[in-house]
Amino acid sequence: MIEPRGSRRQRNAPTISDVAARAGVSPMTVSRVINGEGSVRPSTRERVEEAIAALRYAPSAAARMLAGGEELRIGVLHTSTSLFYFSEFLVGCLDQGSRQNCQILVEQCAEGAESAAIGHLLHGRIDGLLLPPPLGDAEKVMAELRERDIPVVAVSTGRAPDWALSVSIDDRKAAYEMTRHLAALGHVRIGFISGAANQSASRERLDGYRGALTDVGLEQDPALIADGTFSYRSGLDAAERLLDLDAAPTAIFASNDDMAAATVAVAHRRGLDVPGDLTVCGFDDSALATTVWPELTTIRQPVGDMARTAVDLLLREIRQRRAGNAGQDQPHVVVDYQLVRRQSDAVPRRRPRS
Amino acid sequence: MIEPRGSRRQRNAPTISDVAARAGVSPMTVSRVINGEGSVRPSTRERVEEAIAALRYAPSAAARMLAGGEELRIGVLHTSTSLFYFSEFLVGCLDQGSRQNCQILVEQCAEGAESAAIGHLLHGRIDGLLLPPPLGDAEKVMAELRERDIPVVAVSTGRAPDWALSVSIDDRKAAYEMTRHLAALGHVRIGFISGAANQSASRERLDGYRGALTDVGLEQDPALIADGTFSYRSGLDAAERLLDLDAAPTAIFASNDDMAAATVAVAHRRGLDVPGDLTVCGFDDSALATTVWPELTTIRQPVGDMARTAVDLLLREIRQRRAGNAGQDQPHVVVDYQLVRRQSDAVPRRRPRS
DNA sequence: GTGAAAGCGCTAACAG
DNA sequence: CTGTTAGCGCTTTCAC
Repeated sequence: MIEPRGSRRQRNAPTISDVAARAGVSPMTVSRVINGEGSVRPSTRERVEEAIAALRYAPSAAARMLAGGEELRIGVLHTSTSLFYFSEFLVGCLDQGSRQNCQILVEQCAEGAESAAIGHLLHGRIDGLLLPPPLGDAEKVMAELRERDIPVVAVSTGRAPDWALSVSIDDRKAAYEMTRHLAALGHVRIGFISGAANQSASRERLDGYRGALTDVGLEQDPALIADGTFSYRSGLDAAERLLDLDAAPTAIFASNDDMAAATVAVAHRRGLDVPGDLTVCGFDDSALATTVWPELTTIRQPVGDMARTAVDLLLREIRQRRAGNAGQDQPHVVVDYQLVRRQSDAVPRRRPRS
Repeated sequence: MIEPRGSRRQRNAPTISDVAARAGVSPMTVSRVINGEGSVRPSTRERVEEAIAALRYAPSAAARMLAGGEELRIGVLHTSTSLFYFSEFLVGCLDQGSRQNCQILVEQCAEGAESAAIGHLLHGRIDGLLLPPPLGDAEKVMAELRERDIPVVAVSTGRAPDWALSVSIDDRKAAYEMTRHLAALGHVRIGFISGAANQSASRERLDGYRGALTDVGLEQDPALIADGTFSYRSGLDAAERLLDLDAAPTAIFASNDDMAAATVAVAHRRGLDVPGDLTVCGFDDSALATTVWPELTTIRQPVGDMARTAVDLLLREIRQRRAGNAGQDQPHVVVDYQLVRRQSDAVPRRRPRS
């Protein structure tokens, strides 16, 4: 004689069966309604929806995954750099992840320890990987990933390899537009601080700057280009160099906000007013851009949206691979940037540095 | 005659049964090994672990949740402020969340729109809520949460209400220690920039500063205390005020890194060397502290660890409530801070501001 | 258009 | 210390 054991349910949340009972249909029908399948009579659907609302029913993600046989997990690998960028990125990933019912595993890695981190992530049964900068440009990392044949999307990388997916803005065009904006303001000597040499976006931005100068008919003075590495510290040095010039620029366009903020600091230290005596523009629109004073005119990368897009792209790829289909139609998506004007740019003084 | 249907498995990942078969035990034993239960003979455990390694087995989170009857979801509500802090916080939450097999829902909210955000979060079947600053001090938010009787942990709040849980450092003691450090260096006139009046941590830090001055036998000059709001902008103004004083301080202790960075900027603008002419210290050790130059001597809040602790605390509370038990033994946990010395503090000049 | 049965991978409860 | 059984909440497959 076997006594039926009691339910093991611990949560008091309503289940699909509760809804079914209340609506007077089978659980299967409820499932169909939830998933928006067409083959349900409108009147039935309505009854089910009423029941759902009344019970405040929400489907269990765990059960769906299990039953649906689709347990998606994607990894995010990042180095400690650019925390500003990363936070926005992460929020976007999570948001889209929960919407798409997929788990996000975050792995921080030190420089040089990427391989171990990748191993650790893969060990956690990752189905795909998201690479915020600067990892998408790290050749060793990319090579290893390619070897392992795992779907990867490189984000904010100027030039992603063909075999990988990518989401980015048009860095070249954005820098081009900013430079033209500066020229339109009346600036003739426009300084540029470049980014880290090992990131392809740096090159794109420099190209954009150069292209605009050419198109606008402004002189290309190599002295007006100072090398930076994207760090605040490097921005300090680069700005000093630029402002030490005999014919110093009246505007400086830095390849990111950190270096632009550093440029503002240097200008202030020299008693120059920003933007009165010197226009300073950045790139990225990170938290720093609105932290410093004056707030920076910069190029906004919609990092949160890019993250969401990256998640979607990756998920689609994973599903396609599972289904045995070929790759994506559009593996490289380019999203729109925005030039946002704040308080750090202005028309140049009539007699610069009088 | 019913033909048994084939397996519906879609993933090729190994399951607990695969491991069990390979190790020659039952799935239950494997489960015990995975969950670190003691009651398994060492030799058996070893065989199982070998099989796990060989198959590269990783348990399915979905199945565990479902079977364990525990589907935990916790929310993180945040405003747009202090992105620096938030990103570290979030990474900590996620990390612990995946370790504890619980989902994290992040909800951003504008000021004044907290109520809607809470509603949205609760609608997503949240079992508990994490509140990074400054939300833990927002009375309206806390009142609403209390009303709804949902487990809450306030993080980095100086003084959390009794009914809530909290994780924080001892802000008062940290500020006390920093101030004493400055005094020990030989500074006599130590300026202080306070934080936002509506955050309890601000008060704690001010108290710590005052207490140290008293204990060390230094004069309490109200003019040396400038009000700030934690923003960079407010730090700019406060620093100007402090340095305009006839008897200006030789050291300024700002209640957070943003304002300390602003102080450095003001000092530089006035031609003062940091730390040569002016010592500047911050609080938090956010990304900003190591972004600016010189890098800031500051109080390190282990935000990532605090987030992990907060997740654990919340989960424990949720489980206790479900089990119908009383609250936690230790609802308010205080974690250790650290005074980290970098390049922004030094012994005062013999003849200050000569 | 709707329902019944079976099973996703795991663990709680109970038995040995 | 280890195994058996049943069931978590949902969806797939097949039958009507």
